[in-house]
Amino acid sequence: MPKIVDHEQYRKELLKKCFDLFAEKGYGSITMRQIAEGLGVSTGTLYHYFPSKQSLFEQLAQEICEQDVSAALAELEGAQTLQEAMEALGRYLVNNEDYFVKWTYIWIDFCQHQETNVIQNTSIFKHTNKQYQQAVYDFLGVQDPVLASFVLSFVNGLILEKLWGDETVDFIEQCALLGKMLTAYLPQSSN
Amino acid sequence: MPKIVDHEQYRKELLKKCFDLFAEKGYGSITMRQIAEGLGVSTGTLYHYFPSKQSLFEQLAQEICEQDVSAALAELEGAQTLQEAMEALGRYLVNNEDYFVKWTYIWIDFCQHQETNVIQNTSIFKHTNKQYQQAVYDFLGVQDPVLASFVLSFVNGLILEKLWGDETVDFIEQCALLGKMLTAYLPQSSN
Amino acid sequence: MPKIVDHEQYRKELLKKCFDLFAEKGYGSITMRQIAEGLGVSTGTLYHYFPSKQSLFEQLAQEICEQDVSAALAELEGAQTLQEAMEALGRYLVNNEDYFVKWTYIWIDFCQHQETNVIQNTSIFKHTNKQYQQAVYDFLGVQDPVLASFVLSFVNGLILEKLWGDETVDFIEQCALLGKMLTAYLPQSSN
Amino acid sequence: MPKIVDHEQYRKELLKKCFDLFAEKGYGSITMRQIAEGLGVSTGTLYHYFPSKQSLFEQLAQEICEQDVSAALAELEGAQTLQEAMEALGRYLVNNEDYFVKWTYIWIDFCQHQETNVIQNTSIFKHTNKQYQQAVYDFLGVQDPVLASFVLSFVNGLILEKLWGDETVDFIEQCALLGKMLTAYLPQSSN
DNA sequence: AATGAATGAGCGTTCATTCAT
DNA sequence: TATGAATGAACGCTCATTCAT
Repeated sequence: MPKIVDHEQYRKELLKKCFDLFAEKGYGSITMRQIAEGLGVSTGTLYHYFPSKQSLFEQLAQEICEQDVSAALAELEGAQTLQEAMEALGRYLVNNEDYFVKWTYIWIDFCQHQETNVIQNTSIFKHTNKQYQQAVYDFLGVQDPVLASFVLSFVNGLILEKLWGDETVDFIEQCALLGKMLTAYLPQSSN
Repeated sequence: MPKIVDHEQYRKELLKKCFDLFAEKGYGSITMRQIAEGLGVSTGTLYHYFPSKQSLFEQLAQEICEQDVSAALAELEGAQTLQEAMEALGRYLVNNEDYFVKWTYIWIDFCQHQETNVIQNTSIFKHTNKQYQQAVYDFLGVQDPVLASFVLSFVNGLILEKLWGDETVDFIEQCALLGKMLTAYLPQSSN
Repeated sequence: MPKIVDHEQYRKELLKKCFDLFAEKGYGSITMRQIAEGLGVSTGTLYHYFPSKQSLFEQLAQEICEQDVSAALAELEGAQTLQEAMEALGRYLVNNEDYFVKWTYIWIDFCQHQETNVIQNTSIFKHTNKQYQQAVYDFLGVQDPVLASFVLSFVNGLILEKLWGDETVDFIEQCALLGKMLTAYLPQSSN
Repeated sequence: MPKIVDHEQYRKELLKKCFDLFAEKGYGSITMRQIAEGLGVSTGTLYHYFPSKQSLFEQLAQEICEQDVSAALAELEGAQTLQEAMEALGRYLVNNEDYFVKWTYIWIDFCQHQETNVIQNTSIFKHTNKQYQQAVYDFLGVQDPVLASFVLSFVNGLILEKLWGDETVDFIEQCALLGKMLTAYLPQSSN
């Protein structure tokens, strides 16, 4: 089945290149023509590999999410204390600020273009959400889902501030503060 | 004598009705025709009161922000301790969840439709941002801008989770947790 | 009939102010709202005095044409020779260049907005055309309609060049040349 | 392989058909929908070949001007005297009266729809203007720019008269008169 | 597999005109 | 007489998608 291998491989190549294209203009604003042009193919070819703009995005989201989670966990492991872990998280966010802001931007933009009540039903949405949550559980080493949600919300909120153009927010400072608060709240914890 | 219409008053009435219309579909997806239809007027009349879709939104944002801030501060005052304040915040968020989610949705959507570098320059954006920040300062009764940003990010992150359709996040639980963490972190504080 | 007098008088006042308004933007581009605003009245009032945009223009054209012709003849009379008359014409055109260019602009613009086959039937059009032609006859003191058409075409052509933004055309130079050519062609003539 | 269409060739075909469409209604009055309909394509297809209405016109103007100039010079060459040349010009104008009137009509209409101060800067305008002027120089065989402007203004004025619906102007008569005047004014000239 | 020409409903916006007051 | 709110068809233009080649 050499044909299929080529097809799949080419599809993934195209997918990777799509991230920056979406990031430049957002899901809603970039046109399929522009994506095709950016990929160096025709619109016909683009539709040969992806049945619709929405499907293209969902496949991209799947791909991104998988890479994201494993990369983050790899980079963040090794911290001995919660404080250290939070500081590592801060550095990680700062180092990849552009990436996270872009991705959050694209993701929100995609959501805007779905019917509100459809979001939850979209399998891609449920799926990636779970993956991110699981990653936070792993990172914290804590089973508490409330705490996990807390951290996830906090991180998303931080990125949202940046997305809104608030330059005064400092990821490192904020994560350090979170570390102190967590340490004060969970004195026994040593991650 | 023109038709008996108080231009300003009617404009504000239309503005109020616009909130739900924007909330239903988002800034980018709703059309001026749909807004006009929802208001029960013609597109011509809509443009008689508002020079453009963007201006309509900005006027709405201004109006909403002013109501928001004063309403929130009124409802949240009276807490004796940080923990109580956070519990009040949680209840306030729950009680107005729909409203906050909608408004955050609309607001983000509007931002997506601006040129990224234009957002910060837009006076409406700067203005409302400052108003919200000041409100958080007042609420916390703390001068620490890092702490204030922390709380603001956290709240925005919570709303964002809801916007994404995550039903597992519980505002009350989350705010209570924030209260405990703040109390642990600031043991001297009694707000 | 005091009412009618007031009405007529006010109508003429409005009419006069309209020239500059049309000249600023052209017949096709200026809106009735803008005209009303420029006149300091409401659109309703504007329509009270003029049944339509086209009618407003036609009344203006009538008014302008009458003023034009008498003013021009008054200013140009007194020349002893054809050469002198042409030099006077050149100075007259230069002195009123803005006015003629504007008026030609408005007039052409109005024609564009009529159905082509309607132009000739429009009484206003026929009427003003004849008035201008008669003025040229009077000015040249020559019965030759071919010569009269020649001069009229030439003058209109000059103004058209200016309208197109050709700064290299010099009315005085051109009229002097016309004078020399006419003198050479009609050696016996002394106007 | 795409559909069998030579993009450039088809574009030029569409362009040619556009002349009559513009001529029927003028630049400002014809709509892109009407042009598309007249061409037998959808608006989408029209925009596939031309990025905007203005660009469509400018491309048409370029094309027309080039054809015009070479055709005119070819037809007018061979006259032995100025008088003959002018008579040839008269016949040429008569033979193509419809065409010149239409083209002048379209061209003026286009100018009305540009900002006045933009006209001169528009490269298409400068370019075609120069081409027409050079053609007049060649035709007259005279270096005198004043004389050249004279003839150009006169011809434009003639066409303008026709555009205004003045049926009494006779191109042949007028050009013959111009020939006589030129001959009287430049007795030594034999073209 | 790959192309790009073609579609057409729909966008934000405009404006001459009408009419209730 | 005078007002200005109200209309709605029409404008230039866009873009996800289809399909003949």
